[in-house]
Amino acid sequence: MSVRTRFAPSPTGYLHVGGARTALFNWLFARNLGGTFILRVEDTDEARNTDEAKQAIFDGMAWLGLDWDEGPGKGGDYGPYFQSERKSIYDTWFQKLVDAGRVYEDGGAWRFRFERKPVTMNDLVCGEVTIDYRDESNTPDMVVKRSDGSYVFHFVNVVDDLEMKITHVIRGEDHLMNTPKHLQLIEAFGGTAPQYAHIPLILNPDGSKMSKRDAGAAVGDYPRQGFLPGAVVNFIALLGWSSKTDEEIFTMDQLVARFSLENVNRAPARFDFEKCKWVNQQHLIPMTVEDFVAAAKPFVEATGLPVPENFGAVAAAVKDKVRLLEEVPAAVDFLLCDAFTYDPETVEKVRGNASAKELLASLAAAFNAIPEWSADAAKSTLGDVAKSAGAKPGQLMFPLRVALSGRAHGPDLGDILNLLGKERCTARVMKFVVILQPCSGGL
RNA sequence: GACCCGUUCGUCUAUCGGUUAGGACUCCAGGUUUUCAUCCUGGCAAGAAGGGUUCGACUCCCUUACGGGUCGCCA
Repeated sequence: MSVRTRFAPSPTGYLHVGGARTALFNWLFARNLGGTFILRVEDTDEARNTDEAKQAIFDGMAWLGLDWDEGPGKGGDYGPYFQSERKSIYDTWFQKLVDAGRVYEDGGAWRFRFERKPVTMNDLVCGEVTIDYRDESNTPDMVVKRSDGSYVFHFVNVVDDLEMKITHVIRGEDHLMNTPKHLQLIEAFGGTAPQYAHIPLILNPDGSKMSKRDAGAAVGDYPRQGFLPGAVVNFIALLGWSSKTDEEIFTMDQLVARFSLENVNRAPARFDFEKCKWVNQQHLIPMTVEDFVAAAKPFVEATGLPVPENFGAVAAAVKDKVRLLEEVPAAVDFLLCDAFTYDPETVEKVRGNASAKELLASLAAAFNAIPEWSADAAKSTLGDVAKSAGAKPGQLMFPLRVALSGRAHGPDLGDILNLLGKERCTARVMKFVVILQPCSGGL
């Protein structure tokens, strides 16, 4: 029997990382076993559903690379895949409950009568869990059909899982206590229950529940910050799942090959944004220069910085130095225009070097005299200037970096020299000599 | 409050009775790089607490504490 999993979001807000990870685990599980992954939109709450939210789910799934085999836009043998279009199916199943005498009217709504007995589930992650339904105070009979004739989540969710022949339900731990309700319904229908796997929730760094407003919660924010989809998938997979090895950077294909529910743990995980960024960098590094440049370009354009002919070379110079694509503009701005700022602390550091100003002054003159500019020529000139002053070349390289870029960190000095060219380098060194004047006050 | 799940470095985690409790992020130090970063090496840092069971417990059991979840005509 082939595996069938589903992701069943309700379009009432933006797709958040918790939901994305639920979708991911269902997707990985199905792909790992050659099964079928289904997307079903649970849009029964008309008051809260929005088209934007629906689109956010589709967009988010597409961005993450989680394609579905059956569902909206795809079709399938068990449609429709929007619950709002399945009313007649639900009516049929509801009638079974009526015929079996398992529902009774209460204030216009219909309640499902639970069997008063202990219900045990065998969760693939949580193990054997028993809830005692003899305790009615804790488990009142649930409404399955509202007084307005619409059906509630528990009912439609169970009916659809049965109708769609779902074999494995992988969902957030917040549904663990709902499972006995679902099991009771399935039993009343005479159906076969799918296997359940309840995965731990994702928490904020401070341990509180992550909700839509929290940093990092909305999947839609990730592209804008310059995360790669593969990196986000990789990181959220690590929240609650482990390969049981020392490796933690994986491509989609590797995750598919390694995923199993046995390696999902039960404790909730906190979201560590720092590590998420690091994972992103690990995915940025193996990119080709062409891909990186193409990915970085929109971020630079968005800031209004000029994007010259040699932008590819500029972006390539910072390829392995940024964690997010969003960092690229600030990392290359001094290569794209002359109006960049000098970091006061770094300038102060250079000022502390007594001979720096003099050496840079000589260097500016020497640069200007270079007949054929190249990074090598410039470096060799730098070596000569340093040597004639009795200094080591290394002592001049940091001041030169600051003169050219205004900061302590950045691309390789050779790249900077090449990218900037003779005129700009000379001019910037001269300007920086002036900035170094103790009384100039001009930063 | 009742019920359920959980608890290893600050964070993500490995360990399925016997380990100097391992790895990763972060941070710090040193090395490489004539510069920055990468990289390499090293360092800081953990079994919530108390009882059992056992020759031996992070691992099994109980209690307590703490955290999370659920108790809707929301999903």
